[in-house]
Amino acid sequence: MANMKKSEVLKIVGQNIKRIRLEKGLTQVDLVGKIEARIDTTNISRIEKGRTNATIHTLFKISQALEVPLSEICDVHFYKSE
Amino acid sequence: MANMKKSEVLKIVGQNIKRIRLEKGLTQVDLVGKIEARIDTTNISRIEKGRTNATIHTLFKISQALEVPLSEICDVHFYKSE
DNA sequence: TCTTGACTTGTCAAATATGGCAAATATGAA
DNA sequence: TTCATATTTGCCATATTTGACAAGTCAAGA
Repeated sequence: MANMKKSEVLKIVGQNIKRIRLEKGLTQVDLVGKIEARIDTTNISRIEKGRTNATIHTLFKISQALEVPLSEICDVHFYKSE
Repeated sequence: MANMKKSEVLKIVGQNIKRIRLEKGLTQVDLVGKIEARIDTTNISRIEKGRTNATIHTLFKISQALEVPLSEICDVHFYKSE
């Protein structure tokens, strides 16, 4: 997909996080409770909604709390130039 | 890996990018030339060296230019809590 | 209705990513 | 060495993420 908009990428990543979180039966509060570093539900919510362009380290912390590889959160399907 | 430091994650992501870029026979200048949005080698260098905690959208743009899935760039092996 | 829990949104300050340019530092070839 | 190319680094200004807290929304029950 040649021109995937920024907002689309962020939305897909956010949906991935939310989907995995729900599959694990976790609330946002549960999730932040599992993260060692400080993060609160404000940011989880913004990331899940695709309103924020999170840094890789923040996503990594989330992936650790969800016990999945970072690459699973970053599974954005359309990467080809055409 | 319980406590992977921020700097380690950034380094691995940066190494992934550099490795893929070299496999494709691209210089940093080639790479930025393939990116539609504005990016210059300053940032590529900083990201490849792990000196900057890039946002997911920046990494996505790089993955598009490299013609690999974002998840390949984000392949950080240690994700388990233990 | 009222309450509770889960999530969203607004605002703020501090930290930092980004883009841009210039200079410094490799690296390799002639 | 000299030259050219590639990469790294420093600095600056701007934009945005992040963390924090408060307030608002929403749904499900009692």
